[in-house]
Amino acid sequence: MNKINHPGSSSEILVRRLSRYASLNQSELEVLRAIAPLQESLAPGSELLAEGELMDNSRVMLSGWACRTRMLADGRRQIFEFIMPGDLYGLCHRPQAIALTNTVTLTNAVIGDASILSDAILHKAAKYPNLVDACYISASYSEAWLLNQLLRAGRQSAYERVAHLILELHYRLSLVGLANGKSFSLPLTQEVLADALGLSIVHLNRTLQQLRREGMISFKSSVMHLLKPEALKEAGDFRMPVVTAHRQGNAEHAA
Amino acid sequence: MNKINHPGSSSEILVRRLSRYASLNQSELEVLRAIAPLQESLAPGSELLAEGELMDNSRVMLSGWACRTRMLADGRRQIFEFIMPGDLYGLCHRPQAIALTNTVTLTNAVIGDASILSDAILHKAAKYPNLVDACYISASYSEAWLLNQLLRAGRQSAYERVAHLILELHYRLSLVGLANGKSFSLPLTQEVLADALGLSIVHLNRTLQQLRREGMISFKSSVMHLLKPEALKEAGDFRMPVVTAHRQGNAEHAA
DNA sequence: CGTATACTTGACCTCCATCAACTGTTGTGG
DNA sequence: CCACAACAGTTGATGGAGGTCAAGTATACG
Repeated sequence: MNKINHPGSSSEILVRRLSRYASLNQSELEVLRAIAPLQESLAPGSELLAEGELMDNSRVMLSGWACRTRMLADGRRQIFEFIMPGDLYGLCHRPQAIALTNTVTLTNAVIGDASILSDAILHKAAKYPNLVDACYISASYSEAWLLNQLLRAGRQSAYERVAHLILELHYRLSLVGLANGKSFSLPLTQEVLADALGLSIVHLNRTLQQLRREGMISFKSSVMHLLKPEALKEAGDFRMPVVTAHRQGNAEHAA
Repeated sequence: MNKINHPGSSSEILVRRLSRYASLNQSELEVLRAIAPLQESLAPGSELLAEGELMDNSRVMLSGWACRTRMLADGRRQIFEFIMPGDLYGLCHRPQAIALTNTVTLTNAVIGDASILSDAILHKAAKYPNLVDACYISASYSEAWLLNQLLRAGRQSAYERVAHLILELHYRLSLVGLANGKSFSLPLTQEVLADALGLSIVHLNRTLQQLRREGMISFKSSVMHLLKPEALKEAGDFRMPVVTAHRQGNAEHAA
């Protein structure tokens, strides 16, 4: 069923992503293309990084989804951030940094070893200026998604949150070319979506039903379709983040 | 009333803070001590940085409080992060970065121009290694506070949120020596606290009442007192963040 | 003093959580 | 190829946490 794993497990996705942020030269592209998958494929629920663990090597998500998460003592879980194909994680600009959250796969996932990349930007920054730029811009986007999460959880209703998140995911996927126009593959369970949005599973389900009933979305067998993108944008008060003054990544955001 | 402004408007607070994170040498201390207040004092509600604005110079909060915030179209406001004395803001490790949130003062505030510092760590990193370290650790803490905000808003009850936030603020202030044992100055209105916690003013008020009734805290004329820190910690499920493998800043956290 | 702002309290109601049962849907092994 | 777990999604009933509206009381400030 999961077609994601098929053509997508190469580092091309990273190339596509970082090229959005800065125009990379030949030697920079070579660095990215040297990134290889670490192993066949990880099962859902695999721990990529544990809270409290030293972050001593950086990785790329080549295919599949993961998330950064933390649990309360009684088992309630908050998902902080989704990690999707093309996303970097575990890359910190300082030695001895410790992971503040757990990072766990949500689907089958192929991980790439990005230590070549982190090496390049941390120790050979002068040689790879655009790569450095692109990685920083990537980090800025991460912060933007985190802020969006907080805005949703803190100040939006369930209905608004869901609309807002759907648009954000669509936008992020379109940045790496993983959105087909107004639809995209969203291989997450409702439980996961609920934990990201700070809602109960039941109420998330009802909210999705409502959006379907109103003809805003269709969401079946892991494919999300935006039927009324403009109305969704209105309902969720979604705005695309602007993180840098130069070369904004313009996603294919048709009306 | 606000004693904060009196002895505290020098860059000593930054020295105290960054020294927690790394042991600074003489020339590094000199950099910090060269930081001077920008102007007399800003009034509450002054905009320090606007969303969408280029972040071209870094600043330090020398005295007073500010916050990073964003508003929804209909006026609902979410406060993402508090900026308290000794905190850096507007410092980004890349040129052309754009602010993702508004930054606004919440009290009278004295700001220091930290461009000497950002210059040192961005362009003369080799000469100021511990300063670089300390600033990165500082940034890691910022992320930790942001994650805490999200955990609270997403998965905790009002009662838990308030307890958790109070402990976090106490911890942060004790890191810069602004906590007197179990009490600290908290010059924020309930509206501000509510906007940070994703609660209504009325409900925040009732929750504070409850904590008072139970003898957990006292909070009067901007002074917060932790009467039962252990019980609060239990109620809010608060844990101190661990962001680096070396030289953790150990706050004076007596039982 | 008087006015604006912050805080407090009561009444009411709604949004969302919880509990529980039921219905697909996947995937596995007989 | 079917049986049956195991899991994901759906639906109903119910209650409670927290929002909203409104009015009141402190507190600060000019």
